[in-house]
Amino acid sequence: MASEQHSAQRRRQLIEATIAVIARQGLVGLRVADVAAAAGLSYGVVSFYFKSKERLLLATLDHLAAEYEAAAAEAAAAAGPSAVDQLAAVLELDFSDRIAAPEKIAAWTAFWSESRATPAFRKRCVELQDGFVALSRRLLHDALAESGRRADVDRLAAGLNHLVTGLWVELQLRGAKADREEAKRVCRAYLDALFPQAAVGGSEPQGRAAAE
Amino acid sequence: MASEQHSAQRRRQLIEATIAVIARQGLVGLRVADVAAAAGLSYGVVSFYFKSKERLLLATLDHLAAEYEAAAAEAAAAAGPSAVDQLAAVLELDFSDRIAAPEKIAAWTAFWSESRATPAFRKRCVELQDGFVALSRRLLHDALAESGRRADVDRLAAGLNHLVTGLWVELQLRGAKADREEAKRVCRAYLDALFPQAAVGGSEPQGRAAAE
Amino acid sequence: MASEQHSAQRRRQLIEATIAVIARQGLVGLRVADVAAAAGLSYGVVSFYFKSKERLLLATLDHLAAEYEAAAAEAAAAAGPSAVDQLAAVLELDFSDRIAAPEKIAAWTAFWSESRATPAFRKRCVELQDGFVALSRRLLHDALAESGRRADVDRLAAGLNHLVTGLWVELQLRGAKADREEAKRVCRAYLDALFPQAAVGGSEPQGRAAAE
Amino acid sequence: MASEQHSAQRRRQLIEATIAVIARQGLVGLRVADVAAAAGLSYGVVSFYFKSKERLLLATLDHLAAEYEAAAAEAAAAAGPSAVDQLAAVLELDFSDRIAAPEKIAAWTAFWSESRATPAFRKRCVELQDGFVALSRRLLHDALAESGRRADVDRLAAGLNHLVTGLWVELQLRGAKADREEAKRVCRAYLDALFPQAAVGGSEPQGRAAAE
DNA sequence: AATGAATGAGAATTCATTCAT
DNA sequence: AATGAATGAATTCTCATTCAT
Repeated sequence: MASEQHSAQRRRQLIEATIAVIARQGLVGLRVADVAAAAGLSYGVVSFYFKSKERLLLATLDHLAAEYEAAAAEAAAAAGPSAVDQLAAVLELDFSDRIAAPEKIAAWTAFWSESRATPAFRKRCVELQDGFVALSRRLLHDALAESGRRADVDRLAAGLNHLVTGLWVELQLRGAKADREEAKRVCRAYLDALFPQAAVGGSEPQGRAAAE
Repeated sequence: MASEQHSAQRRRQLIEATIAVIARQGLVGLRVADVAAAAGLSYGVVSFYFKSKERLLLATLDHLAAEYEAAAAEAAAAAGPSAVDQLAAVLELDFSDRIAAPEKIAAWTAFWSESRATPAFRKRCVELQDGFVALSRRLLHDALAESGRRADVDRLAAGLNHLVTGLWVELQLRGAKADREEAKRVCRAYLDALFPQAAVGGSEPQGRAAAE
Repeated sequence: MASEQHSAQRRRQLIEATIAVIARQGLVGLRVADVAAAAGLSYGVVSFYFKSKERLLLATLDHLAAEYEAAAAEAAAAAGPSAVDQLAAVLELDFSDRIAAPEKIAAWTAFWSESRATPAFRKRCVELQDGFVALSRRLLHDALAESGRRADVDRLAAGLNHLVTGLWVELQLRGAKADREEAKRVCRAYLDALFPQAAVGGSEPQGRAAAE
Repeated sequence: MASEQHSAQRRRQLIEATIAVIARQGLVGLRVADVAAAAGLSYGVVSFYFKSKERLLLATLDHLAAEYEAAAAEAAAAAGPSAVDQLAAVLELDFSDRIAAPEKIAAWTAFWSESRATPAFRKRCVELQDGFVALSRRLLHDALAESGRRADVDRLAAGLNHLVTGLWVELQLRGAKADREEAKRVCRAYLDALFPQAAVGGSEPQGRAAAE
């Protein structure tokens, strides 16, 4: 039915507005009225589609997580059979316009910070993390096998994940000043240290490159 | 004067209560009344000492940042002349009981997430970051010189910082106390990849060690 | 649109309640909750329509001033061409049920007394005063011309205005409703002294008539 | 005992500070802490000497009223036997630096406006009014007798009193811009209209004199 | 489905009063 | 006598939720 599409469209509109408002006002400063205004919708729609503020936030987190999961699976699949290439593709995604837009990063950090107080937030965040860690562990394991090296795969995979997380926090803190290209280079420097012979991510000239 | 000490003591009491309440309820759920109750003080003291909730939070952030700065300088100084040792000492600190207590990490992630909405938060967070990056850049530079290696120091230093940040987010999400040891190992794996010949942080047996 | 009318109606309801509460509790004792209760409305409507207590008070003052200005213009126009008659009509208005109701006088004295502390109050009070002085100056000038007398018009006009103001303070202090007739007589005695031959306001028997 | 003098001195200090704070912040905005600060005294003294805010205000009103009564009696006595002279002396007093200082006028208007809500205020204000009306009625009666005229003494006396009151409100509204000398002239114009042959208050050139 | 006015519980803030020193 | 920290009731303001249209 058309109304189902319409409903999904309204929900997405409100979720995007929620992300935008979190970015602008913080989760502390988020008010339902602002979300409605940012979505260009009337006050009552929010409770109509989401029943309560809490559920709106949960739906927002779930939307972000599902989006990431789908995009990562797709990026890996599209990168071909090489584990190194797939690793590079996921990193590319992690700092892409679509996934690492400033508003989305702001929303992520907000959900992380409220995770202790809101078990439902924590659950979804941990779930995503777990999937991501499993993916990068597998890719890293295969990539090391490809390059014939032995290493502490689990910790290097964890390290890679947390490096990305830390870079997102950095992007959150620096705002427009920090750039996502530099973030990718930091990740590549990490991987280059592991795979000295094989340039990961390719497009970057090797050796010293001016920082910042 | 004794009353000045007393005042400082009260302020510290309230700041510690603020951190505890953020950890328990999140910054979104923090109410001044809870802070007062957690500190075992009456409602009015909060506005008496901090005038407003906003200033209480700012003072809390500043307290955390100043504490970190002092502790890092002290840890580096106490570690002797070797840059590698100093690097190890700072990492030890980064995941110590004192600095990386779950409550404090909860507070840090909260401040990061509100940084876009509250410029004063951002300012202090960036300030701290800058100092930390400068320190680890210097140490990493010296450490690489000691070990006779060349590398992209700036990015590796940035990587180390962001890795720590990411691990803090991980600690926030997972919560368990035991994780801090594993977090140190992840950092050491990162450094080991850079300084293969010199075991950094020493106490850990090299090679495979099952994670989790 | 009907809702605009409805909104205007709600605002008027709240303004009238404000005046009633000032009369009963003083401006010092005025609480927003009392205003809402007096209007038979819920607490939230007040901030809904006026945003803050301060603006509610400002709107109240403005309502009173605008009401006076309109009534005075109307009264003068209705009194015919004679300046003496117009003067009498305005004085009649100044002590009429509509304009000089005890609640309104209470509100006026409250606004006067807060004028130093609240520039917006002062501004509107002075504005009204200026208009009233200009009107009575003109009427008095014409009236004296009609009766062929010369006098210090400006000061007599100022005196007439301030006499009215002082009588309002008297009404505020004494409170009884009946006093308003006596107040008119005091004004007429003032005018009679200026226009001995032409009884101003007419209805009162001339000569000694002990009040009280 | 010296301490009694000291106590009276402290009370006076606080009362004067109260008047100053009313003038600056209005009665609505008066806080005990500000009074203490304005008096250069500590917070606790206020409750020490006056027990409560309410009593402080009452004492302030009583102080002003007593001061006026004493000054009026003294001024009349000093003016010699002529009723017209005494009338002039009292008017002079009514706009003198000592009695009609802007701060004191601000306090008076505040007390008038709160009179309906605070019976103790009303009582003292009415008491003072009554005394003043009685005095001016007597003086006006005698003055008319001296000048051989007949008139509606009670209403003219009431008018004179209310004229003064209205002029005080005017001084309150205009602040520094309105001047007390002009106020005296307005009163004299009023009296001149009553006693055309005898210049009252003397020092002013008769006839047209530019206002403002 | 959509609107947005109305409600009122909740939280921050203010400030008179108290009281230990 | 004097101080000023501490208290907590009272008040304003905010805003999620409800509901009549």
